[in-house]
Amino acid sequence: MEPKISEKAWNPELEKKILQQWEEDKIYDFTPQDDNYTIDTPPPYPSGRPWHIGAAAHYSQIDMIARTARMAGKNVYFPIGIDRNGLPVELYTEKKHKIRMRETERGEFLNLCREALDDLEAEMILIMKSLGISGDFANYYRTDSKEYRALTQSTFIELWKKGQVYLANRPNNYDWVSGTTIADAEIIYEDLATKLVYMKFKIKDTDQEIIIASTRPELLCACRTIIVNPDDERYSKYIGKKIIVPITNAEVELRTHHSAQQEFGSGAVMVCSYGDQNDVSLFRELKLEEIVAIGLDGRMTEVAGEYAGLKPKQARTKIIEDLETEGLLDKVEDIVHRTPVSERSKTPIEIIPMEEYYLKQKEAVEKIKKLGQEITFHPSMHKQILMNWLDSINIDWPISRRRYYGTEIPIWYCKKCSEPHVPEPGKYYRPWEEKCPITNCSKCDSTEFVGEERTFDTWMDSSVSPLYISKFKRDDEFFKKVYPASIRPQAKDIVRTWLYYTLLRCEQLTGEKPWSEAWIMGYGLDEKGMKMSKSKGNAIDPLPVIEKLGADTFRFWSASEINHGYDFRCNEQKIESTKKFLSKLWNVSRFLSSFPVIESAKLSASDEWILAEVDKLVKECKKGYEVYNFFIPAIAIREFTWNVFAAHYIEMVKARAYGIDFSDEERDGAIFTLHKTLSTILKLLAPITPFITEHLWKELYSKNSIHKEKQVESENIEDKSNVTKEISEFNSKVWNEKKSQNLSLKDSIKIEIPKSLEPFKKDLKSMHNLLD
RNA sequence: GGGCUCAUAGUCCAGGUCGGUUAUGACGUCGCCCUUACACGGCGAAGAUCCGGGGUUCAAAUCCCCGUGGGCCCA
Repeated sequence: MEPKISEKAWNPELEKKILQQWEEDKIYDFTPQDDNYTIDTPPPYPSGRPWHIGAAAHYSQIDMIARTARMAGKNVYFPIGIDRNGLPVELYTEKKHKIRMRETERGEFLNLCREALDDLEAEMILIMKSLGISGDFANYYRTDSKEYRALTQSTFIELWKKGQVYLANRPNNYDWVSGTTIADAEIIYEDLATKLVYMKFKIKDTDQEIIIASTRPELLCACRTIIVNPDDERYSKYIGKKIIVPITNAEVELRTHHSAQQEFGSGAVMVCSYGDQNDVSLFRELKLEEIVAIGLDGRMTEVAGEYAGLKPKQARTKIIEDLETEGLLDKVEDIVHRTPVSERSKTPIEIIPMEEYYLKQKEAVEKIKKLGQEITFHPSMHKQILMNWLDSINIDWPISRRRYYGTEIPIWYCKKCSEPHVPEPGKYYRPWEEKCPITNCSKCDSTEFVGEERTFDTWMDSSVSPLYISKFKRDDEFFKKVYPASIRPQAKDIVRTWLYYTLLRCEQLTGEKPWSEAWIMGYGLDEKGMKMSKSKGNAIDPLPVIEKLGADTFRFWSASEINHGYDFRCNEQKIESTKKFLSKLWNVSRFLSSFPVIESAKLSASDEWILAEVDKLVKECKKGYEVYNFFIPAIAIREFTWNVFAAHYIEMVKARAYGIDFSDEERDGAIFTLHKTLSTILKLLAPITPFITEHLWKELYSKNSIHKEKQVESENIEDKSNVTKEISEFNSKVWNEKKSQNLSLKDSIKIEIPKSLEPFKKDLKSMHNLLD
């Protein structure tokens, strides 16, 4: 009997053909019905956000969600998008062409960015496709398309009209390298080496002095007060006294405030506009008048006197020298300081008062909390990330950015009276180069306007993804059918940004939650357990791995190694060793391909036993698939296929299946059961390894795709795992006995079969060549 | 400083809700074996004071408390 499958091992090259077939047959096409399963797929950012092996694993798993849902009988809408707005591509373009954004004509710069994105996007699509992602590539969207940006702008205009947007001059986080304001969510903290400078401040009309330690001596010119802790007895005699600021000789008052820590430095703290967030709140609380010491160019302003024009770091060095010369320097310590830096440019941020647009969010916190409670999180523990973030929100969301490659803020200002005007929603506007669509100023009737030059924070775009994919305001019928979406899969690190902002915006615009489930994945870590990222240089490129080992191997690794929601370590060798399981599956199938597929048969005890084990496996897999945790089915299927089905059952029934010394009826029972078991394994595995299961399915069972099949349901067969244990113990006993007697496995031996295994006697005898 | 989370063989990981055999499986290592699906295999072996300390209990990897260390997030 020749096996129908002749090749000895799974060849990943076959994946390309299968992919092509899927595309030709359009098997993943979506037509909206009354009930749909919509996935709010994260649109990856080409180049900027890390697109490494962890991300590839992430998208593989998102695809498993889609396939699981499809096999559960759902009508799955799995859109694919590419996120193309934002700073990373601007930095990339500046570097690639050795140009500066602000010194390049805006239109030209945007074109260069677009070209760069096109290249990077092509590679990204290639990776996603070769991973076997079953998304809607034919209609993939871009967040910088006219349609998408028109949506971002329309939603802004709507919120503007509702009074949710306002302009305010506030201390802002400013990234002077990128030349833009950034949101709190875009700040990360890094331990940086710096100098803690102890300075001598004279007390007015006395010859006494106090020591004040600061990491920002260059802000002396912006110092407005000195605070000490009310419990700090060292300074109680100076409270209310005037203190002379060194270098500037300005006079400030010494007062008490609980935020001054007695242990830090000398216990006395200078409050300047603005050294850190604490300064900001103190200025507000004590109603101090701010002094702008650092300008938008990241350099000291004229208030810094002779230090004007220097960068803060240069000014700091010079001031330390000058303090020393004038004998006002006590000492300098080298310390490591937790410094807020821009997540994108990695430079320490400055806090500078600027006029920016804000979207109201503070008053929405309670509503969003409630909405969050209604959403099922997988795993549930990650809901806490959202709740913690909601608790820490204390300012509105600054949404304007002084950048080019983003969605333009659709506002024109009257040249005469500066009144802002927003156009009608529905179109994509570019105020920096287009004429104002409004003819007369509503306030002064003037006809001349000037366009806003700023763009939106990219989360303004990303946060409407559920609205874009559901064709909000573009196709009402479609929208009604697919919104709210079913699930938002995403990574853990952007819960406080993407997930939160989406909740906020969709609630503001639709009054509804954007999805009913959120599926949160952990980070890809390197072999040492550190978070993988491009900037750290520890990222592994997924493409060579996939090309070498095939997508299924990679996907099975991702399912079997990543317990859902937890961080996972990536190791190339580990991925490679996963391939063995696919080989095993292949060879089991190859063996079975020697036998015809039988519709029904009379079953023997062994057959009933393995089918009970199969049923147990079906139940176990269902447990995992129900919560989209692929770790559970992957481990269970591997364990069953390898260590139960192949190791024991197949060995037991091999002779029977060949019909050697067995009746036709007995033979058919074995063949039927072998195929029933394998076809079940293939279906259970289909969402995880779609290629090999498709290939084997078509070779053995059907002309039609396995991905059109419904998932196997449990038949509620009684658990027989105690039999499994006895069988494997008996088999081990025989193997060990033969070994100790130096017998070959095919040699005959005399070993008593235990009473409990009596029903399996004939199979066991033929398996081990047992003598009576 | 606060929060989330983790700690089990050389490596990765299961078990933990609901305490109870000999602590699961994989990778790796070492031995033996070509046995008509598979040497990308089979069989077997070695390898774990379940992070430390205390408590509850007849019984703790599991529950409680206190530490220590890692990762991530926030201030």
